[in-house]
Amino acid sequence: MAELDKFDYRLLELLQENSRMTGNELAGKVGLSSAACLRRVQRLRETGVIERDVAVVSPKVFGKRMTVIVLLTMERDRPDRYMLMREEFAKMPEVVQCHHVTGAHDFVLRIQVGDMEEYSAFVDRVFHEPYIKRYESLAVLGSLK
Amino acid sequence: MAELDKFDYRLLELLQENSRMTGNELAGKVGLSSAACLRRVQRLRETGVIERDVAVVSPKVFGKRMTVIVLLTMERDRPDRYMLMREEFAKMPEVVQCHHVTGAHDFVLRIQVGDMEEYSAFVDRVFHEPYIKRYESLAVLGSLK
DNA sequence: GAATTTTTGCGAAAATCTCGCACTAATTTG
DNA sequence: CAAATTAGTGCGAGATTTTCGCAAAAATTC
Repeated sequence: MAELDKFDYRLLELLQENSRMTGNELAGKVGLSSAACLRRVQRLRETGVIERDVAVVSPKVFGKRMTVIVLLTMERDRPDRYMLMREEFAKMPEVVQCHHVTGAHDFVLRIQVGDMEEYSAFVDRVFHEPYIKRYESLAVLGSLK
Repeated sequence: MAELDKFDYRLLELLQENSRMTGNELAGKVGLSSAACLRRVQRLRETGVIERDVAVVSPKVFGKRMTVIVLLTMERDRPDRYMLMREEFAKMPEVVQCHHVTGAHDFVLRIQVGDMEEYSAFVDRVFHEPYIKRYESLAVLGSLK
């Protein structure tokens, strides 16, 4: 993809906020015609600048009421496990996000489950492995954004 | 909102993956007519089950290359600060996510910045406050999802 | 099991997006 | 620095998609 100009950045800003804006709405805020906006957005999608569009579903209503952040530390002698772990995590529906980080911990996970019981089962199933040294669970009381 | 049935759940599943699916595409996967699907989706939006639709922009191309997770601990004697902090965080573009958690820390933040310099400036500006006791920065090496 | 309410599919109308075209602005080339 | 090329624009027609009214079917209530 070539360079992004100020129009592209403005469009990205707007679409990150609300991807259902129409061409006319975009035009009004960006200062280009509807067609020009949509053409640019189309290009942003084709070139991968916009990776995808997703609906943000309220976890409350959806039934996944509980969010837990987990700080995961692995045994130092098993770096080969990292890639495997990541692939495993990617498959688990409870794992909404997974960051591989520097510092005292190795992974930061965001977990969505229905309740404590479900979380407990998840922990038993996933974290009680020999190559996992330690995990710290932080229950989320409330979130922004 | 009343109860969600299996059709609603299927629609949510699909739209969480790709919110740009047309009525016909949804119909094919869900087993209802295009109109019925779109009506249901419309209702899911109106009732807040679908909170919003967003474009996922590649952080690389967008120029925000660096993600940092911050574990924030506040002074125990300033619980009044919590709400204020949350509101402040909500306004900061660098703060992509903010969770208020239990445990040794109070907040887990996800920060998106261009580079270390920008992050450093952010830290200076935001975290050097008397009511912030401690912060731990975890640079993200890689992420899934 | 009849009455009521909700949801469906169909299809027309409205809204939105896509694309060709002629034109303008910006960039490259000689 | 002007000519030539390229990239991007607005307009508007055509295609696609969504919205909505309606009658029928399904589900719920009494």
